[in-house]
Amino acid sequence: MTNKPYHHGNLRNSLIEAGIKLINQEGTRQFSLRKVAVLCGVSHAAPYSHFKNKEELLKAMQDHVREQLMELLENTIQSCSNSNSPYLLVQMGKSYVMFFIKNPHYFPFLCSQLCMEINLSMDDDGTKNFPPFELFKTTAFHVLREMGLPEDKLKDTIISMFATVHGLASITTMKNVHYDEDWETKIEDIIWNK
Amino acid sequence: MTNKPYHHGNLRNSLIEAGIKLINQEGTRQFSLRKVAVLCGVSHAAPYSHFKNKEELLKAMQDHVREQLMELLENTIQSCSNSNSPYLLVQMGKSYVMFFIKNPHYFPFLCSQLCMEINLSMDDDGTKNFPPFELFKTTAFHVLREMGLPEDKLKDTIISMFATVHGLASITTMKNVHYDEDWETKIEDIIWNK
DNA sequence: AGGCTAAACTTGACACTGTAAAGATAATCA
DNA sequence: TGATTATCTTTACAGTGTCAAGTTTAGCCT
Repeated sequence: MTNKPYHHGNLRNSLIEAGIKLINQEGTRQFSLRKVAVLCGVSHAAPYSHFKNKEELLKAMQDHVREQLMELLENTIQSCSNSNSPYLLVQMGKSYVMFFIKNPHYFPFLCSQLCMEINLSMDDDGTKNFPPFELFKTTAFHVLREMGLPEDKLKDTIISMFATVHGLASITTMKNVHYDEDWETKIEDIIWNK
Repeated sequence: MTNKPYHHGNLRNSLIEAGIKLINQEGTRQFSLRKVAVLCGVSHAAPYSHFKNKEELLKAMQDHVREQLMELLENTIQSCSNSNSPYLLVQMGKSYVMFFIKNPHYFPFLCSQLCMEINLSMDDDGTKNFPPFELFKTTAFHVLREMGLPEDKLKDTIISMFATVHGLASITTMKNVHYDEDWETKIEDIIWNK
């Protein structure tokens, strides 16, 4: 019927989107290059015109998802009236956790120890760092200083706060967890509890 | 030379041990049934005499590693003089994190969202639960009550504490993290910071 | 002791994976 | 227009999980 053109036209982006959709539906484990190719109506080797290998496509997909998360966190900062209040940090934490609760497969996909790089050393050297953590770190530095937290406690406090939020995301995206309660406020309580 | 007997004799356990060694050296991604079979000097289909499929072997391996972690946590409880002190919880947290720092590949392997079941609902129903969390929960309930923490804050506090420790394990087992500092005491500080 | 049964293992096959090489098509640019 | 080059297809191969059928042997029963 529809005479498919030989050239797809927008294959690179299509592969990224189809790949993410696949992760969302079947999880990281079920992901395969050939499935994604089929989803895009293209031969199994076509992806190699746009990505060096499977790993490179996965990285591009992670970039895309990570950017969504970054947008969410930046919006959270924007829409917070008082940018010096500790309330902002709680809101960022809530956004972070809710992002993964809404798409549980994103967590192991985006935060797999294999590829994730995180820099806890607080010095702002040029070391590559997980952007959401970098953003949280910068914001928290500002907020906590304004609150009058002693300088020598800043670093540990920030790591501790991020660990709590990140761990909460890890735990709430597991198998047996059910979201029958009002998680939005629940998460807020748990983070405040610090 | 050495005429291998047709029957391995202890294949089930050998597969589990060889599998764990493989995870430790090459990571979860590189794990394969056939590699483990070769490591045990046995044909590629031999594992199917002892495990229904790959997934079942992985589960048995996880059981084994999880038991190691449980032993460590139980020892930590035993060797703590004052079993009512919040210091005990910090020590448990430290043991938890150090366990994974010493074997980074264990974290994604043992805590992969795919198979891990965790029950945050605090009610002691018969629901399957991640044993290390169950142990931490029980201990923390006791300790925090003794400390006089109000009853309605117990649940959130325990989840928050475990999230911090678990998140810290997640973060410290990532790619770019270097352990040039004295992590043993560092981790202690971060947990105390709560 | 001798033989039967069932467990433990091997062999061979199949479908599915990632990836490389070589060829086909079509868009772009001189 | 014609050549170049990016994009896609086809074919091929090694590695994977899994199953079915055959082989070996341990252990039990009479």
